Amino acid sequence: MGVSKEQTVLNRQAILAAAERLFRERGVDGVGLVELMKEAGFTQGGFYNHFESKQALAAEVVNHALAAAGDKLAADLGQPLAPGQDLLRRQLDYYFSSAHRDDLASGCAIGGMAGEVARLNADAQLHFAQGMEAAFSAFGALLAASAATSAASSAGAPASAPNSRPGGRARAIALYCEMVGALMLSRAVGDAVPALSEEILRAARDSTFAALI
Amino acid sequence: MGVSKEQTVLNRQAILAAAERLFRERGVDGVGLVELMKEAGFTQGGFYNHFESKQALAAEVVNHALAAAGDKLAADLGQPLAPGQDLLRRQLDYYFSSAHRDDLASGCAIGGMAGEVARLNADAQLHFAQGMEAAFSAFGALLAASAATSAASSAGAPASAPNSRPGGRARAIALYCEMVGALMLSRAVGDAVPALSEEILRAARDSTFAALI
DNA sequence: TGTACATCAGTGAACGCGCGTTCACTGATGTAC
DNA sequence: TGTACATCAGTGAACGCGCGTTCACTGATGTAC
Repeated sequence: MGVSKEQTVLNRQAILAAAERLFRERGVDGVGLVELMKEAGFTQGGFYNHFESKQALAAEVVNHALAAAGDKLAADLGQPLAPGQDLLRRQLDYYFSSAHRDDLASGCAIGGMAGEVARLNADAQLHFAQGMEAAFSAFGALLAASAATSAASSAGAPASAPNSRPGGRARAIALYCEMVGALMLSRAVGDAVPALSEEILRAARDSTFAALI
Repeated sequence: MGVSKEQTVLNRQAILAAAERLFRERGVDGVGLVELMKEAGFTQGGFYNHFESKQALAAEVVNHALAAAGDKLAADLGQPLAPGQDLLRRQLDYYFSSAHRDDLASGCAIGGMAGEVARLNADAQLHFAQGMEAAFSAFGALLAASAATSAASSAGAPASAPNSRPGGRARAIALYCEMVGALMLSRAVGDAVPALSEEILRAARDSTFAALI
C-alpha cells in the first residue's frame, strides 16, 4: 500500500497494543494471528513485516507491557503528593478492587501475565524479570515513603519497633506476592463464584493494610 | 477391543492423570488430544467414550486435582504429630522450595492451575472454588493448631496479643495468596532468571514464617 | 524543483499441518436363556 | 454350566477448520539525479 515511516511505527504499536489486550484476555494460544491483525486494523500477511514470529511478538508484548507499567508507576512516584494523600494506600485500594480484577486487558501486567510467562521463551522471561525488578524497587520506595510519613506523624516511635518491617526489598517482594496471588485467585473464580472472589480480595487487602501500620 | 468394566474405570483414570500432568505443564491449549491419549496409552478415537469434550475433560481435571490435594492434606492433618514435629512449618518449607517450584506436574494444584482456571468454563471454576474452600479450611486449621502449640510452649501469653492474628479464615486466605503469588512469580522466571526466582521464594518464605511467630 | 525508480508495508490467497471431533469397524465382555 | 448375542471401549482413518507462516503482487513513499 505504501506507508510512511512514521505510520509504520504507529502501525507496529497498534499491533503490539492489540496483542497485549488479546493475549491478556485469552492467552497467547487463545488468539490467532488473523484475528489479532484484524483487531489492529490490518490483514494477516503484514504481520511478518513487523515481527519474526508469534513467539517473538509475545516476548515483545511482555517487554512493552511491563515497561509501560514501570513508567507509569515511576511517574506517579515522581509527582509531589498533595497533603493528606497517601499514594501507597490509593494504589493498594485499586489493586485489590473488583474493577482491577475484572480489567484483564490493562491491569497489573505482572499479575496479568505471570501465568503465561512461565511457558514463553527466555526472552519473555527476561523482560518479565526486569519488570519485576522495577516493580519491587518502586513498591519498596513507596513502602519506605509511607513508613516515613507514618513515623513523622506518630509520636516519635523508634525506627525498628518489635516485629516491624524487615529489609525493604524482601518486604516489598513478599507483599507483592500476596497482591499477585490475591489477584490471580480472585480472577480464577471471578465469573463462577463472585462471593469467594470478593472475599479473597478483601482478606488480602485487609492483611496488607494491617501490615502497613 | 473389549474391556472389562473395572479396566474401563482404570483407563479413564489414566486419561485424567495424563491430562492433569500435561495440562499443568503446558496449558490446556498447549496439548492436543492425540498426544494426550497416546501419553495415557491409547489412540485418539477412544477419548469420547470417556469425556464429552476437551473442555469437559479440563473441568474434570480441575475437580480431580483439587479433590486429591484436599484429601492428601486432610490425611496429613489427621495423623497424630510426633513430638517436635511442626506440620505447618514442614508444609511451608516444601511450598517455598525450588523442588516445588519446578514440579509443575504435581505441586500445589491451586497455584498450578490458577492461571488456567480463569479461562476455563464455569464448571471448572466451581470445582476450583470448592478446592479453595477446602484448602482455606485446612490451612486455617493448621494455623490454629500451630498457634495453640506455640501458645502452650510460651509463658502464658494472652490469646490476642496486639497486632496478632485476626480471624482464622481471613488470615488463612491472605497467607495462601502470598504462597500462591510467590509460587507463580518464581515459576514465571524460573528458567531464565533463577536467582530472582530463588529470591522471591526466600522473601515470601521468610515473611510467612515471621508472621507465624 | 521535477522526474525516474527502488523500497518496502500492506494485501489476500495459498501452504502444510495439527487441531477437536466423528465414524465405521473390531472383538472381548458380560448378559439372557 | 454352556451357548448366542448385545454391548460398548478401543482403533485408526477421515472430517472440516483454523492455525502459523509464505508468497507474488500492489502502489505510495522516499531517494537519486
